Amino acid sequence: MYCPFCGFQFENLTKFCCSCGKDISFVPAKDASTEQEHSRAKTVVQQFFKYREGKEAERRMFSKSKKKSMKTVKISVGIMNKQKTGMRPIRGKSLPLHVDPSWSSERLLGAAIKKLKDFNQDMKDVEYILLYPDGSQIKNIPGTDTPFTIELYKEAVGKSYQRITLFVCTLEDFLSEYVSASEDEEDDEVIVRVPPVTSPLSDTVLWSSPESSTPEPIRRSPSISQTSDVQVQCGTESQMASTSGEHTTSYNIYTNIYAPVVIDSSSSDAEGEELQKENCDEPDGLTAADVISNLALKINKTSCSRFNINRANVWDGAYRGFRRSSYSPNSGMMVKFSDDVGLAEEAIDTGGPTREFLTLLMEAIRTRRIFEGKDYAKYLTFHSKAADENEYFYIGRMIAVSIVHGGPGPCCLSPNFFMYLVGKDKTFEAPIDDITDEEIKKALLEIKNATSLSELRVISEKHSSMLQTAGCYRFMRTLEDKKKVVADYIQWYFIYRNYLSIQSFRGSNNTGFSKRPGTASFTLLLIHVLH
DNA sequence: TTCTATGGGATCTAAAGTCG
DNA sequence: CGACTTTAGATCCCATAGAA
Repeated sequence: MYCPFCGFQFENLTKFCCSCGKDISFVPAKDASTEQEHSRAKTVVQQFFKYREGKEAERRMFSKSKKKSMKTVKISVGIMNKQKTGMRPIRGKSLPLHVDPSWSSERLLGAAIKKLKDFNQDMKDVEYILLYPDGSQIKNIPGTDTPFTIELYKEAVGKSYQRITLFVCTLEDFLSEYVSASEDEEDDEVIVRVPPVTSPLSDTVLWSSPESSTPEPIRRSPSISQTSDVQVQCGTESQMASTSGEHTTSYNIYTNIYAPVVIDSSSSDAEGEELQKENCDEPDGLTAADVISNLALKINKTSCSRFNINRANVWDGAYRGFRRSSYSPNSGMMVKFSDDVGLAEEAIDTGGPTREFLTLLMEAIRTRRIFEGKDYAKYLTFHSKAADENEYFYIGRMIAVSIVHGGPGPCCLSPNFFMYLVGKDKTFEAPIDDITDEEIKKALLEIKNATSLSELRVISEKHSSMLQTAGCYRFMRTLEDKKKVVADYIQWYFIYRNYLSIQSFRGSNNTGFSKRPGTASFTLLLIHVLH
């Protein structure tokens, strides 16, 4: 005899199958008549199918009800505390937590604390805050102004719910971690993971003493219970943006944020007109204003890169700041100036010092060794020391950061060169006059001014080594060839000769800002700001 | 040594798409 | 419109690397 469920063969009829454990009391005895056996077997099969249908229906019912009622997912929550190396998870304290994907950070925090308190008797009865794995407080989706929900966070990090781990830590630990980071004056720049304090009414407020280096609103900002209160009182940039966002365009948000900036008094009027004109020409519908506002909105207000700048050597301080591995172009900037003897200026950066720093930095960049040429028609040139120190890359990055953070551009590059640099012009042209080497300039002028083919050939022969170096020495068939030779040489002189420098400079603009919408549009933006 | 994070494969489920 | 197929997402399990 066989079990109708699992097929296990058994000799003695029992009430339950010894293989699958199911009720088989309905299975007829072996010694029944053939006819009876046949009909009963039929019944058994019918019962089996009935049973299977019932199970199937049950399974479907379960799935449907699960879909409606069990709209929960499982994530992990752990505990962080302050250690020497910063905020670190406590090992062995992570617990799974069933949550609704639409929960906000406040609701999630409540559930996480309850779960952790249930399983950990040593949980203090104090105020906790919710943290991302990097130790920053959970309020918005990182890099955006979108309020946190588990669902959005899951999409942003691209992990499954099961792989998401969030942490709680005591408010005390979080604040002490921030204060110690702020007081760490050994390093010029630290990452501060709380919103920089800004006042909607003033650009610059007094820089408080080291003893009270944490401004009062920052102390309160991580408080969950006071979150909404803080938002009203502090009026951070992002909040300003979000509150005014309902009735303004993103560009208006940007201009509101950075309204006080004066890029270049001599060119700002013309720039505005050009900006408008160019906006209409933007082929993909995305204006430069949109691009810059999009980029500005991507700046992470919850983390700041701090720069200590000596006014006597702005370049040096900036260069060290941008070289740090911890520096991110997407972070906000907090600048603190000091004078020649190292005395700090008593001002907290809420925008004004940053813009002043960026203006001074752009002035410093104009005189760097990687540029050559006239004041407003400079070109990139190769400098081995600068290349060794990756100066091309960092200067490119500084320019991009300056523009996005509301500062000026260097306003010194040749228009032709810049159009080529940003990919607007595929071919490059420049006047011979821009060449700084007097001998080369003289030679090219001789070629250009040749009046006959024979004279051109003689001059070409005379400067053959120079032309061969640039790969444009050729046999002159007509007098018109002189234009081609001059153009080729200029292209080599400004572009191909400095190709690596240009690539490095360009590379900085491509990597400075992550997830930037449209490099082409960004280059258009650069054109606006630099000219 | 233990714990945690992560990658990859297998499996299941729901939603979307296709077809008669 | 219903049956069937395809696809994406979620989950489980195992192996592995790295941190504490």
